[in-house]
Amino acid sequence: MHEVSSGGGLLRIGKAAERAEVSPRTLRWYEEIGLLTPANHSAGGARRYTEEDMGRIAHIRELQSLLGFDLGEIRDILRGEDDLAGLRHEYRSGTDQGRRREILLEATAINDRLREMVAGKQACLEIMMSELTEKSIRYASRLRELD
Amino acid sequence: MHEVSSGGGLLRIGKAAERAEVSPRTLRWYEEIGLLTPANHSAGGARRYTEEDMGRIAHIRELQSLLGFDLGEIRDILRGEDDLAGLRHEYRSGTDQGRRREILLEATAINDRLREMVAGKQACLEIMMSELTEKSIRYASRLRELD
DNA sequence: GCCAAAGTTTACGTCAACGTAAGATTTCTC
DNA sequence: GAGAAATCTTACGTTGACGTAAACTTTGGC
Repeated sequence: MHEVSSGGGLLRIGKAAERAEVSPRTLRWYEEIGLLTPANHSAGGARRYTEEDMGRIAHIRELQSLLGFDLGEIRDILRGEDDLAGLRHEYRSGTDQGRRREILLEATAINDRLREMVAGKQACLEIMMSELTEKSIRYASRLRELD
Repeated sequence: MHEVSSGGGLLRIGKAAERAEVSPRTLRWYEEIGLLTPANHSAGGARRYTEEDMGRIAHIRELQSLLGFDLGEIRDILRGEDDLAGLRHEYRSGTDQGRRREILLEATAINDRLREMVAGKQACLEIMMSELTEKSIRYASRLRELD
């Protein structure tokens, strides 16, 4: 029961950490603070990570390094997405239209919040980039003047 | 001597911190680790921040929050830029053309490194954004289907 | 010249995000 | 089935970036 056997494609913590370029300790830490509970455990209690888990790790890393969220904020974001997954299930099992609309609207709201954050970062980076480019142009023209 | 008097437009640490939206402790910390030495001190030893200092603080904050550098990396980056400022002085005092070219090339190199980092972040953010947008479109079309 | 407000140094406290060490278990290989 | 390698839990250590408290000095307005 419960796919425990000889790890059908599942990764043990060592390989999972290696592939995600983090330490095993980091994965245990994510679990401890409720960020990532590996879907599977061996009979003896060893963690087994699915491909979905690996995607989640990548997602966490992205939110952390690209957007600068701390792990608490990331937990909240993922909770939102997890709730959505639950709702998605409810959605599929064909509830009434009103409920479906509700679910979709909430999903859209969560998505929009993230998009705004990304857009904000992008705007800042564009300003920064244009300043750097301006400098670069000045340097280049100075160099041309030297001939 | 040395513009110490009644603070000609210079900011004391409280106002400087307020304007930069950081704490006084943070400014002292920056000084302690060699990130920002205020250009001026009062006779009694109080820090006075110039407008240039304020710009530097903003720059530090940008590198920290936008690009995710830690203060050690930022110190190195600023050191590079400071060296450049020195070179700029040497540049202005009219050395030979070969030296000028050297200086400009180094400036360009430093600038390019930063631009690459910013471009890297931008690329990642664009991917992220397109994923989010894709999701958003799916949600929207689902919503339309409900009518 | 006085006094409250702001600043100074020195030093210990804190919080997140892990690192690291120890000792007991499990798993894999042969 | 035996031993090495990987994992487990538990728990204390570390690092960066400040926060905070204490005791003392400067500064600026009256």
